[in-house]
Amino acid sequence: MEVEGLLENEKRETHIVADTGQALGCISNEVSPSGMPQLESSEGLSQSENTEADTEKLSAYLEETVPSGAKSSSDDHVTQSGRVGECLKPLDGPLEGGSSTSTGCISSKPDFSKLKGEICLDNLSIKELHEVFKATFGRDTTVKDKLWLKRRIAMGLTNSCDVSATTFVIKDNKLVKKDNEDGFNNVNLGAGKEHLAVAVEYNEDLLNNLSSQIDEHQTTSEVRLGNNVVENNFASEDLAADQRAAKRVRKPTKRYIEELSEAESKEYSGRSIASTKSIGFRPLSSKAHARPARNVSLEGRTVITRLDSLGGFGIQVPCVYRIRRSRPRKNVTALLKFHPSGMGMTATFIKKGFDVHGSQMDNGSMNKVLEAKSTPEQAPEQFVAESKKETTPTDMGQNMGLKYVDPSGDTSDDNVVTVPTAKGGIRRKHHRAWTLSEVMKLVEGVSKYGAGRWSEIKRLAFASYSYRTSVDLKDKWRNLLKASFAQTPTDKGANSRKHPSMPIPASILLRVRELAEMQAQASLPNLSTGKLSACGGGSVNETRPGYL
DNA sequence: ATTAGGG
DNA sequence: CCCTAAT
Repeated sequence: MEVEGLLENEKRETHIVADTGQALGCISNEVSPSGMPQLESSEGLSQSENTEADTEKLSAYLEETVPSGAKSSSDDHVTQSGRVGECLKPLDGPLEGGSSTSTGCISSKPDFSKLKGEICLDNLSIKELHEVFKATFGRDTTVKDKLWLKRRIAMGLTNSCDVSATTFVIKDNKLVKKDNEDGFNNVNLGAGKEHLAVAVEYNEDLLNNLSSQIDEHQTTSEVRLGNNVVENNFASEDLAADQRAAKRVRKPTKRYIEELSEAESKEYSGRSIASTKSIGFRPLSSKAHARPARNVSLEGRTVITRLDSLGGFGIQVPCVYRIRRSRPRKNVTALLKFHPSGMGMTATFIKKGFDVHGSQMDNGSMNKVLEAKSTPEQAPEQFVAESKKETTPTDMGQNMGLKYVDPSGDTSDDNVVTVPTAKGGIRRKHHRAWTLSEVMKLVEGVSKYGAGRWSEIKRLAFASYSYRTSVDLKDKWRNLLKASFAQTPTDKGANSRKHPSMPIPASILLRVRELAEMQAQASLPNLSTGKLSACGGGSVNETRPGYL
């Protein structure tokens, strides 16, 4: 009963929500809590959802926001990215700092309780679900979606259980508060998270078929909130932390090590490639074992590239020392040139980069500095392009007609790894996750211009993305094809709970397969008659089967 | 410079 | 994603 009052309070008083945001360290509370009429993007969205779980209003709001967000000026992007930076920074701190406590909490018994919640709920009717809902959250719900109810209740329970160590216990599907005094903050946090996550999720359920547009938003919020929206949204922070750590310390691919050691061995002494290989292997595996204990505080990438750092085994793993065979690194001069003028304008981005990486930079790699400077180089161009382009009609109908703000547009430098080379060469290894919008653009481009005309596609459909070379497009397409064909036949087995990093956009995969088949069919006859049609010399389209 | 493929 | 061979 007390909980009831508490939740009610929490719902009405927005500043408490704001408090939650701070506690989470990620929810932006820059938007005015009350009005939020023309919010720029998902931040405001999250907030609104957090404040009121009024789904109807929400969906309407979404529909309005989407287009307005899409045509937002470059100015918008700037502020947005700035905010992201601020958002990321606090996230990192508390996460790692508090990991010890929360981890303990998690490991205690989340799985069990969640399981219990689901099992119980499965047998209930909608009506009963409603009751449970009311008992759980202290208010009625008009939602008739059974699945949603179950999810939400389950989440409520698990969330509460999340803080149960200090605040709640669960009895007979009801929440019972154990002690309030010192757990107050936790209560709010849990409740807030729950509302927010649920709101977002339900929203997603509702508008799911609005397709990628929404998905995009969903993903965005998800990222910003630290994965709150994921199915098992309890323990999300820790998961995120873990994943991040894992990502950070991910060792270079086996192949790279092999390759590199091979190269080096060739260079130094033409013999015993095999032995070098095996040597290169050993430390790696042992490192992998030793990792978990100590990795957290280290910046993996930087460390990995150093000779001495691999566990102090005395064995030198020749990670990177290798002469660059091609591409003399044209950028360097361009960088220097760009720096003075661009700095002022792009200071925000740089700042973000520095803030995030922060102290890690001090271990002296000049390369890192260079990189940080170099990054914004593409940023302004990007934005300008983005604001003025985007006239592509995309009458493909369905889901692709919508416009969107690409969240990755402002994610300028998240995953750049610099690999210093002995001879002063610097090699950057990018990894940018493909966003839904990018994938969609790619698909659309392929459908328009045909697979294979990557440069065309890049020029026309990917004008705004300065990264993503035509090769990238090709690769991505290849992967998409693989995915689209691999996924469909095995809907059961592959559906197993483990999709940590793959947000399968089913609709897109379908499109991909369609296109693939079309291309295949188009290209086969084309091959047989190819010479003829080529001789005919169609001036415009040539032999390409690119049309729909 | 672009593409296709392999890794 | 990177690298290369082939156009």
